[in-house]
Amino acid sequence: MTQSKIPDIIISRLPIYLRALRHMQGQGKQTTSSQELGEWVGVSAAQIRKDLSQFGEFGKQGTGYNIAFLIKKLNEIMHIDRVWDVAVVGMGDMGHAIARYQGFADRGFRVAMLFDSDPAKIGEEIDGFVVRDSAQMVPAIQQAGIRIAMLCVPASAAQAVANQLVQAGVKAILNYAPISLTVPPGVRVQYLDPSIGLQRMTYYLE
Amino acid sequence: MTQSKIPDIIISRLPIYLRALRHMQGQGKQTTSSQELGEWVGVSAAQIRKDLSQFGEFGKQGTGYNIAFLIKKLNEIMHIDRVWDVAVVGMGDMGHAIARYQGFADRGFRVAMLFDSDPAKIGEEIDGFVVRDSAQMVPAIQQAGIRIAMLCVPASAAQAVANQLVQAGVKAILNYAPISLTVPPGVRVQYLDPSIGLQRMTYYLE
DNA sequence: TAGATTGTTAATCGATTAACAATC
DNA sequence: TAGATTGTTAATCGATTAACAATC
Repeated sequence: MTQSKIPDIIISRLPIYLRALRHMQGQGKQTTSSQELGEWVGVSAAQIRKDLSQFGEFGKQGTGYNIAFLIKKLNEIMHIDRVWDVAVVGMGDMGHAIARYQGFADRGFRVAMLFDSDPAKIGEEIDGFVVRDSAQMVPAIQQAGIRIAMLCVPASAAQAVANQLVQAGVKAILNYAPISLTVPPGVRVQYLDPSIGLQRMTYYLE
Repeated sequence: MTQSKIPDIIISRLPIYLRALRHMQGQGKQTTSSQELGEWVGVSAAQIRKDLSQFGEFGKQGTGYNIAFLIKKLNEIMHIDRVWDVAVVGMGDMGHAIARYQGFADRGFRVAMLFDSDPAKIGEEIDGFVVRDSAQMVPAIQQAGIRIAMLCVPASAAQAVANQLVQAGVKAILNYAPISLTVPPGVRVQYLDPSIGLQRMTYYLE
């Protein structure tokens, strides 16, 4: 066995490291250390080194990490050394904002299909893409081989749509709907419910 | 010492439990068990019981938890047995969507102020609120006593705006900008960068 | 009552940190 | 070289799970 299972919690930190590294690169820096990177992202230097060491030896004693090289390696590790097509379902305000979001382009993703079930929205053009009828969603996603979807429908519809996405072959769902989804093994969900984010902080406010 | 420090990781799960309980309540259920709730949210029954036991004894042997009662208790624990005013900064597509989002109303939050620095947006009315000039943000938030903000500005402006928010007395920031923020102790940040969410899943896709 | 389920304890498991030899 | 910083090991710390007496 050449590679034992990497803990999920380590995987979940890698995108944060990558984001920080690209920020540093944007500032013209060539090199960083586990110390500096850790301070930037709020993680101990030891943890940075431990996390990265799961995948190889990317640094040099005495000098630290070459930023461009580490970015390249992290892109490969996280499988974003390519462009993933993403389908967006639900063209309400949030779906709209996501469809027009400019931040995906240089981070490994491309919004490739938009869906809604509302006849008033079907056919609408958003950022060069025409909103398609959800009724054609499953075959369309299947045929395009899309594996990632962003779910922006109301909570009441979210589980049913998620089921369809799974049926269409989607393996990763970014869920904006305020509801826990049940999906089969092998399908991943990340949650972005803004109320949950807020409620995680109010405990600490008097 | 009557109450030792509750781990952050437990606090972070409570909103998920609450959301599931409200879902069950909406389905007309009166009672649930740690088993059932755990299955719904993807957490072990033992963990549900352990988490809740940090705050009191809310269940009954043999019958489980009264849903309405547990919801009430969780609301109190999480300090959302009130309505928190929230300021939204940055009225791009995302800020717009957030300002118009209907999901905060019954979850303890109210969007109370909107800000942007773009003259083209200042004065615009969104959902009954007029977009104010960011230049007046610090005194306005201070005077209103707002403690929670949602940050929807571009990454390049996010840290500077966060500094202003801190200066204005904000203690909790929900950050949509794709950048790690540095804030003083006592200020909390939750991150909702969609690319991070997607990148946390691509590792598992071949 | 009998069955179900809690709250809690102890055991296990996993993640983080501290420390340091290796080495650039 | 001397100073800095890595990758890794062992120790510590914390979180999760299993099990069960208590009891509704």
